[in-house]
Amino acid sequence: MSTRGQDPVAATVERVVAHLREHGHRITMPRRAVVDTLARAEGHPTVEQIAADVAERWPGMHLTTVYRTLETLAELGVVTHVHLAAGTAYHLADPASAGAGTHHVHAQCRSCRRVIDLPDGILDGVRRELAASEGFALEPHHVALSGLCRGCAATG
Amino acid sequence: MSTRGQDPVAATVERVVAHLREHGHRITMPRRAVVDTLARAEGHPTVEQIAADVAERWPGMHLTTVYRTLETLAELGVVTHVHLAAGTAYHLADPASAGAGTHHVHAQCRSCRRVIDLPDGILDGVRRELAASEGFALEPHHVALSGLCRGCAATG
DNA sequence: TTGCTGTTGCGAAGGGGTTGCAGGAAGGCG
DNA sequence: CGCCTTCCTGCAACCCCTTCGCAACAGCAA
Repeated sequence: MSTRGQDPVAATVERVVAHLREHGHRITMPRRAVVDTLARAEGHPTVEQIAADVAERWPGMHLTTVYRTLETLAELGVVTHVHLAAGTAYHLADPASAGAGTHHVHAQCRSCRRVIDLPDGILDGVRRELAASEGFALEPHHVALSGLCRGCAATG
Repeated sequence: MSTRGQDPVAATVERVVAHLREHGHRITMPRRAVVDTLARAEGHPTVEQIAADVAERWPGMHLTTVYRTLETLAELGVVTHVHLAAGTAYHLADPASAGAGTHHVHAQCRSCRRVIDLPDGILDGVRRELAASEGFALEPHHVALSGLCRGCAATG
């Protein structure tokens, strides 16, 4: 609660807002709301979860608006998405990489649906192998790997 | 066209039919139709493609039936599916593995949507690594990897 | 051949996401 | 400061894919 570094969420929102403005987009409350929610979010919320979260603080905001806002933010590279076995999850792009595309790799538990982040280089070996043998340019961050997390593997 | 090895498609259909019968399921024309289509299919058709293909030879077959048939075949382990970035693809399980679960790994080109098969062990290293570091039990065959195939990587 | 029971076809409903349109607000400009 | 243009939002209808309920049909065993 000191002066510097105060409220990282607000700082993130301002950063994104500035980015929007620079690219000729208008700053509206719904957009702030979505960015704010993403900045606060832990993990990788789906559109549905984002909308629910937004609705708690800014009631009346329409689901359509969430979709369109995410689309706009994605075009700017501010937001990244991952395809899960069911649905798509969104999260703010790594601030440091600001458009450089330093995403991380994701894995999703098919039982509890939780998403975990993996070190970025974990698929490097496979990527090289695929490039050499198949000429396939793997994009490791676009789709989540599937499996069972520690907890679910133990229980189930 | 000799006596032995004649029409591998028919042979596959008969094998699956026998499997169905063994498990107390009835042999119907729609089921033969779906299996036949899958046996003929190159690649990894979606429900839509399967239905279209079936409709050409057995007009009047309802889409619902395709879904239900695939579901039945999947329960028997005769059919496997992969989640793609958009949609789900079905294919006959590896005959040799007949229920043993020896699936292969898939990768999908995000540009041309083609699916390519990869050697089963290509993710073994990653699987071991994830198991050790995260306790995550990777299931390599359940979701397709994403990237660009040789052709699209060159063109685009 | 007869009868039981699993399957099919159909219509309708459900869920998720997208699109078109008219009103409303952001922000540039006078 | 206030107007005006343009973009954005809210709403509702729509579309696509999948599943469900029900009545009729057809395997297959006896």
